[in-house]
Amino acid sequence: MTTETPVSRAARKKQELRREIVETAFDCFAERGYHATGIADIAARLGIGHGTFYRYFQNKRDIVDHVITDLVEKVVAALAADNAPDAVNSLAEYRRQSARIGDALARIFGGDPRMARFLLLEAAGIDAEMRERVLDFYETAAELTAGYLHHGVRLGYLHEDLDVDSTARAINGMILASILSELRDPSPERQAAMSRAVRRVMYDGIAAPS
Amino acid sequence: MTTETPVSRAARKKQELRREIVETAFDCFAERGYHATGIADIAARLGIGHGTFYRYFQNKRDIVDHVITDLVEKVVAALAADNAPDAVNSLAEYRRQSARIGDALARIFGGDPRMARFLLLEAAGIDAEMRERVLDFYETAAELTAGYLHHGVRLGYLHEDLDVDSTARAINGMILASILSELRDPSPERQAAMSRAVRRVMYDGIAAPS
Amino acid sequence: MTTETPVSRAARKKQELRREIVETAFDCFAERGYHATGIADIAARLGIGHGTFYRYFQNKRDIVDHVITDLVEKVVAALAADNAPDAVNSLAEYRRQSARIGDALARIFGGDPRMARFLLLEAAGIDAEMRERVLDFYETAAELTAGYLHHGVRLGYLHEDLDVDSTARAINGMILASILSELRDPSPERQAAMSRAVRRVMYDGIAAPS
Amino acid sequence: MTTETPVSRAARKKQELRREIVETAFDCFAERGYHATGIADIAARLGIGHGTFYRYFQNKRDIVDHVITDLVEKVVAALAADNAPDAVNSLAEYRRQSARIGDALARIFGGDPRMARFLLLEAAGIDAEMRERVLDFYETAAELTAGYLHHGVRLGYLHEDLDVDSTARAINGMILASILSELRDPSPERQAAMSRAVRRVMYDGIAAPS
DNA sequence: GATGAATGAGGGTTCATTCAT
DNA sequence: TATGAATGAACCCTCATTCAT
Repeated sequence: MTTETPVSRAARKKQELRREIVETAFDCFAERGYHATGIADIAARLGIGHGTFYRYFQNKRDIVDHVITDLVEKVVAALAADNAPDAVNSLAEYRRQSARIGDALARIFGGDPRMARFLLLEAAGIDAEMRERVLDFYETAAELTAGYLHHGVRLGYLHEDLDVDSTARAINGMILASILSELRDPSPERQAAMSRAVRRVMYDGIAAPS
Repeated sequence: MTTETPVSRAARKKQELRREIVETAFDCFAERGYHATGIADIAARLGIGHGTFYRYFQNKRDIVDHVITDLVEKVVAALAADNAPDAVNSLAEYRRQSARIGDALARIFGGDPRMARFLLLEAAGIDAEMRERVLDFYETAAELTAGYLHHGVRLGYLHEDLDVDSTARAINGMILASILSELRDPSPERQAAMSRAVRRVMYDGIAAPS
Repeated sequence: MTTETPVSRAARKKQELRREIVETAFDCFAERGYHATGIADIAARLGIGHGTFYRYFQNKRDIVDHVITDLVEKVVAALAADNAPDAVNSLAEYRRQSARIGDALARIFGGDPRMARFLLLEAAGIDAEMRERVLDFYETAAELTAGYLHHGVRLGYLHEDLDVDSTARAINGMILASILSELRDPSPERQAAMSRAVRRVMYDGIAAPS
Repeated sequence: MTTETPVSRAARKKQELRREIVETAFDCFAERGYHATGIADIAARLGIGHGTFYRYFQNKRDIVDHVITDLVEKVVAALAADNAPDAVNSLAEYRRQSARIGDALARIFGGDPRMARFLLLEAAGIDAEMRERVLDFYETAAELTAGYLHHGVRLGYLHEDLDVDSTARAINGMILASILSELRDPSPERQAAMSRAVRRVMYDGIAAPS
């Protein structure tokens, strides 16, 4: 028997449209690029007047900020789910966890190549501020990864003298390379191969056993 | 006593201006971004009429292609110099070679952060075609790196069952991360730390010795 | 024990809001100008929905007409009060009366410089129709002044061959100049000086006694 | 045998178009008002592309500033011509001079009623800055008139205790009234009557000889 | 009656490109 | 060959007005 006041219903509808605009804007930006997309394109695809757009977002620059926020949140949420750094007690468990994380990333970025294209390739070219946001994102990701490494060092299953911060960046670089490679060859085989290679390098390096 | 016909002198001058335009275009693109840069800006900075620009390049899109070509060539040239894959015969030599390559990259990208900013962050956002060119560049770089790995596998100082292609991408990802991290913190210390971390992961991985 | 039907009470409230809208519209127009003021600004300042505005006035153009009507009425009312043209019987009395009228004008326009700004400077620029209304206002004022002059001529304390109509306009021009000068320098001293100068020119002219 | 370099010819043509744009802008503003006039209207009437407009003026606000400057200059030039304040030595000469000035004003404003309409009625409503410019113009005019009065006081043909500054404003107010009255009734008779009335008030006042 | 969400006409402005000189 | 004046497509954004709730 959940009743709803007319006011809250209207508010909900407003939120819904807001979300739809963000999603449609992402669609447009991903398809034709930020600069080639007009506000009118977004509005037309949604079937709303383009003046309506401006009731929900300040201007074109505003919407792309929200699109990016959305994407970053999705990525971070997917990574954080069931993957607490301190839920791991051994190298074997860490291997399993990193495989899970790799799967999650594959699911997110593999499921919609437009995400990687826009977040990792397009966005930084929008303007200087957005470039910094993208670099911020990399920074955040590095801190996340560093958390895992730190835990491993403390528990002794990772090199005790690991430069946690720099190594985290290096590992994230490999993950980035995976995602980028997927843009060219989205086949599951290639993805599996990349994933294996990354983990192999990550844990054991490339040097042959002496 | 090398003389030059007036014709060839004029041709040389034309080539010179062409090059100057490419360089100045890069300056502008790197400073304000591709979309925020007008043809008039480039021409004004060069002190030429902006109509003249169109005598050297088809259109705005044309010039950025040449700028990218220029940058890619510079990077590839710097990497190839004195670093033939088959000049190495042992892991120790490879370590030294990869250190040299790292230094070369640091010199190129560290010397002018605009290069990394434009080639790695801005360019892919220009349009779909340019995005593919950037991905091509990554691909070429992967092939380059794969050459080194292949040689190492053949000579036995790298894991014999290495997935050369995927591993090359992974390693390049770490290099990419190095360069990106430099954009945020260009201090030599951070760069040295990143370089060390990359090579450590690359050769030995992060796992503690069992 | 005056009772009021609900109907008339509602009607009275409507009239009250109507008046408030006109006043608030004047506030906005005077502060930011007609063109820079949006209906939403007026409504927001009143704390009503901007749709409500259209239940009281046809459109934006409609409200400014009412604002002007309001202002003109205020000015005319202030001038007419206790200043009947035929209440005067001599030059001395006319001098006193014109001083009183000057004071009344000073009170109205000096009390709120926005009135002069809007009615005398802004309004005529709104559109052709409003320009004519402003000129109508000047015309009405000229007729008013002419009434006083006519009376003076008839009673003999003003030049018998006075071109009443044209002279009325000329005098009103001096008054207009007074009000405009107040916009730049609202000090009482300047106003008093202007008032004295106007009356001196008006009665005696500037020529030195021969 | 005046030859002209191609450069200077082009420069002259540019100046010419610049002037034409100012004139056409004035035409449009005077006919339909500043706010109702679009840049496209001005360009279309001139038969040029509307982008061309922006090669000559920064923006819409810029052009109206030039239009006003133009008008003010025309008025000031017409007033200053052959009417130096110190060229007068007696009241009779001053009367003749002020008649000449009146004629000059009549020629300027009477010749093109749009000038008065735009400068005196429209302009001040454009925005706060323009309003101040119009008030500046009145101020300048007051100083001009004050110069004449000052001279008359010094030579003794005007009241020795004249408040020169305030009186100048008052007189200018009468002139303003003349010009405004012309907008409603442009007949030469009315203008002549106004002119006579102004001068009569100015020199002798309205009071009957005691 | 009151509201404010939706609308789209309209206008200012930019800038890549052309072409006559 | 170099130039820069001219052009107009394109686009962002505002805001008066309507109308369903």
